[in-house]
Amino acid sequence: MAIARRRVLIVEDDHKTADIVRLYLERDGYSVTSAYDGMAGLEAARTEPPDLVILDLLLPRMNGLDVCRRLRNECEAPIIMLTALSTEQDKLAGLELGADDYVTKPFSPRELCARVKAVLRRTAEGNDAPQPPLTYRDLFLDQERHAVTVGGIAAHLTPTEFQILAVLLKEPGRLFNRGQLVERALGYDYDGLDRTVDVHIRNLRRKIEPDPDAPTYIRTVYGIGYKLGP
Amino acid sequence: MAIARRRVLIVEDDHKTADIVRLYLERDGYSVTSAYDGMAGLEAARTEPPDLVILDLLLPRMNGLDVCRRLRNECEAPIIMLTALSTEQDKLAGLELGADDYVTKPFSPRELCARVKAVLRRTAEGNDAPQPPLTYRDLFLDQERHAVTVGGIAAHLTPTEFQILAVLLKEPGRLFNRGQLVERALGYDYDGLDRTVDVHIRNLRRKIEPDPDAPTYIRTVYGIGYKLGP
DNA sequence: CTTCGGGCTTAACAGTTTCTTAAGGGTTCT
DNA sequence: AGAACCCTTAAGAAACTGTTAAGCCCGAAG
Repeated sequence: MAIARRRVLIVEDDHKTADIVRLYLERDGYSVTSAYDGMAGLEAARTEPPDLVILDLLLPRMNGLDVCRRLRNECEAPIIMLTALSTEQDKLAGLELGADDYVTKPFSPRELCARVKAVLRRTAEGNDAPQPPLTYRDLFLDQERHAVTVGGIAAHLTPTEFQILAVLLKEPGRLFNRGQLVERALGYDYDGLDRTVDVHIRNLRRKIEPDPDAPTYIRTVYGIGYKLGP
Repeated sequence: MAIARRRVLIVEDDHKTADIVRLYLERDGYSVTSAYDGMAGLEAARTEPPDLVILDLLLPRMNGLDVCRRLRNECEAPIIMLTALSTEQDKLAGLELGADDYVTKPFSPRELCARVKAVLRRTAEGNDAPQPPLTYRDLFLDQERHAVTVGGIAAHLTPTEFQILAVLLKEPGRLFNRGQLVERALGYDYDGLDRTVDVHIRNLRRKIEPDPDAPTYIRTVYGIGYKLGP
């Protein structure tokens, strides 16, 4: 699994429209949540922070612009406005509130998908801060180069192993239970067993521990999970 | 030593739009000056030479195209045209006068920021001292001549192959996923499949790898993307 | 105007790597 | 000792890449 699927939240009172959009987005590999009024939209954004929000302007129970404003305060996700209104006024109002793009109805689902993709790419590119390599004792992990060495010797890790090690390495000594590891390394929408982590840990140990039977880097904490170091 | 902040000049008669743009650009770390008509724009460009100009086409006191023409004569700064007009005609007129990019209203501020960034990146490369050729081991790539040699032997690359290789060569060892490669080599508004990169990589390997079946220059990182060298 | 050719994109398939699952055996805790 | 938990293994499932070839677009040539 390369990268966790992006989560898109649709806030749109017309179920039919919402369903069509969902269909297209899911076909493009996104994980989609729908909300059918403004309040529900905010609610959903809180419980499951999305990577992007598609927001209808005309909503029951709370105006789209208000939702937009509050979303802006509460989460980082970019917003694509969706509406039948199409005057310059409305567009400006939306953009001013921080919408990242604006699509007027009727729209083509494919166009919307294209915009979703474009917006996500733009915002992803924004945070290209150089990530410093992580180290712990003899362990060295460079996220930018996707390279791991143990005492100077390169180790070939699979994507999942790499992710898990990175998570542990970011907070040496911190204890993670399996759920936390799964969520951070495999993505929030992973739907497998926690126990899978065990296998990855084992494979990791085989690759980075001098003696996999007496691990010194990745410790097991009985009944809880794993941590790096003492 | 911190690099001086880039200076952006906005020439736009609608204060509201200008303010929004300023907001976003400043958040991205630019130093922003606003001018609200053509004359003022030229004035500002003279007193405080900007690194980039965002120029509305419809302006009081002097047409945007005229401003563009005169700016071109007086300073080096690249220009991004901003306008409600969107016919192919207008676009061509703008680009012919030396605009470096063209955004039609209504536009998303984030998109504009992305374009600003892209244009600055492009021109920073073009304007500065003659760009040193890129090399890695036996690879030699001259961006000005658009020439590539491997161990002294010329390789005939297509434009896309050339771009991809250049991107990789600028940061040897750094891992790029397909999206990043697409964005840097084909442009951020590309709307095709990421997997197209695979084909280009394959063609590249066929041209520059001694043994394309055991690549030594362009490495595949399973589940993520590609990188140059170890 | 038509044809030709290069280059880009897409789709499909095969081959490979990686992930997940389940089960048995070992270990730790109470 | 009993119960809960962890490790190991191996096989099937899933995901990913390499490769090929066909179609499309565009500009150049006839």
